Amino acid sequence: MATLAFKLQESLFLRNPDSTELGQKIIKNSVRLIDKLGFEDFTFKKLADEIQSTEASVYRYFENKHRLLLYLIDWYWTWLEYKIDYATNNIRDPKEKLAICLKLLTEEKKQDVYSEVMDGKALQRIVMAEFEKTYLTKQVDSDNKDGVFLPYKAVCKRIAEIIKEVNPAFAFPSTLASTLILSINHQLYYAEHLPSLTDIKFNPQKHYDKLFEFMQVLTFNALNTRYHAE
Amino acid sequence: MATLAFKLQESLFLRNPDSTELGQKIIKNSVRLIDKLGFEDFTFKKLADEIQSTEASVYRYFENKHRLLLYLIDWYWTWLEYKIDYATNNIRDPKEKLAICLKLLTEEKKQDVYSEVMDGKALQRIVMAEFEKTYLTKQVDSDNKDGVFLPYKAVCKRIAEIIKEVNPAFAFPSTLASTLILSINHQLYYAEHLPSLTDIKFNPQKHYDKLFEFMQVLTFNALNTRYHAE
DNA sequence: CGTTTATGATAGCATTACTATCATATTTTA
DNA sequence: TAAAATATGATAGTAATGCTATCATAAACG
Repeated sequence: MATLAFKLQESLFLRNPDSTELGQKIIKNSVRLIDKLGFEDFTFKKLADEIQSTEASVYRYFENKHRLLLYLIDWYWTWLEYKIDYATNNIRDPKEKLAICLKLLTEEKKQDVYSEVMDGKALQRIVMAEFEKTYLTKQVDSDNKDGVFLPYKAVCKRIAEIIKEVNPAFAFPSTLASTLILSINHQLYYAEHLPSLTDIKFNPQKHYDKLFEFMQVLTFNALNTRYHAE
Repeated sequence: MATLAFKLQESLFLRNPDSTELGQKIIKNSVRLIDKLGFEDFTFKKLADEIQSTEASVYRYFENKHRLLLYLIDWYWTWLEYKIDYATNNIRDPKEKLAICLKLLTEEKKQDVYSEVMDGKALQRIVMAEFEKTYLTKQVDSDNKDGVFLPYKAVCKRIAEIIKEVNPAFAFPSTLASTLILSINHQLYYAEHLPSLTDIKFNPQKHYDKLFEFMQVLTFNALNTRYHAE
């Protein structure tokens, strides 16, 4: 078993979906269904029907659909942190590290080797459209105590640390990091659905690069420096 | 009647809440209740009980709770645009205009003269916690056709235009404007609930100013310029 | 080989998100 | 001022949602 590749917080689930076939079907198909229906219209009933199982069986894995969404979102940020670690591992120049982070954050995600179960592109769309719904709730404080936001915080922290390396005098490394990630998650959604809110034109061939360009300008200007790859 | 002060899109409601006593009670108490319960747990039944009316009566004003939330959010952005217009009206220096916008966006909202019905502080909290839920849905395109996002777009456009005045060569005025607003709406929520995501400490005496400071740094650096009020 | 464990099948229940109908009170207007 | 239009309340009903509980059975495990 264990084809989901990352070990996530125990508090996210009742039974580890990574450990069984049904669990993996739940994950794989919840990604498909949430991407298709949106989180509001997604239900355990619909998911159960889709995988020829029952509502009761799904409830044995996740307390509710909110926790299931958190599982997917946490998977995404854990994956991203892994990619950042891997790609910046032996880079010394902090500016280059920061540029690599921005690249990884803004680029189109692919079906990765890390998991046969997870559809990277669909997961990226889910993060764009649903991530903020995980913490903009009245249970945010109790969820936070359960540690369900740790993977996202880890990515922010990692980027904030690189920002500090680039400019130790900068007073807002974490604020800048979370602002960048937030904006990255929204701009392409705007490009597609609310185009007047952004200068980035919807164009899957080019918009990832445009987004990267904006983030570089914003970041390196905020830090009173430049970065140009050779 | 007409104590809600702003005329909003007809498409938002079935019956104009501004035109009747019950309508105004609906608005006033939905602000209170959504602020208290969060949008997910808010229902027309609970609202109706609160104002000693019936579910059916509330449904005569709004198609569903999503449209009611849009009404509140649109009210907020219309209010903000009005304040921006008023405050930048006879300012010539575009940098100063931009700084004024950032101030208005980041400052604590007060109970305004513009309406006896609307609680400005509660509304600001609702915008922080619920605004993104209005457009991160599968109906975003049809909602957008109904014009329900126009007030928000107007604020973005207005700020983007001032950005263009400050630096006509800047390639991302709208992207910057929407990024700023997005971040402004989130940072104080982070300060309160997910403090590791920001350098701004939760402190209602100071955090509005800290937020303003960050936004100024980010904005004027992005535009390769500075601004210092005299 | 017996026992734990996972799943399925089914039932049930309170709440949500509406829609519909009818009575009555109030306002408008002819 | 009477008739008509409109607003609200009262009540009922319905499909879907978000669960919880129970029991049977099949598979895995020791």
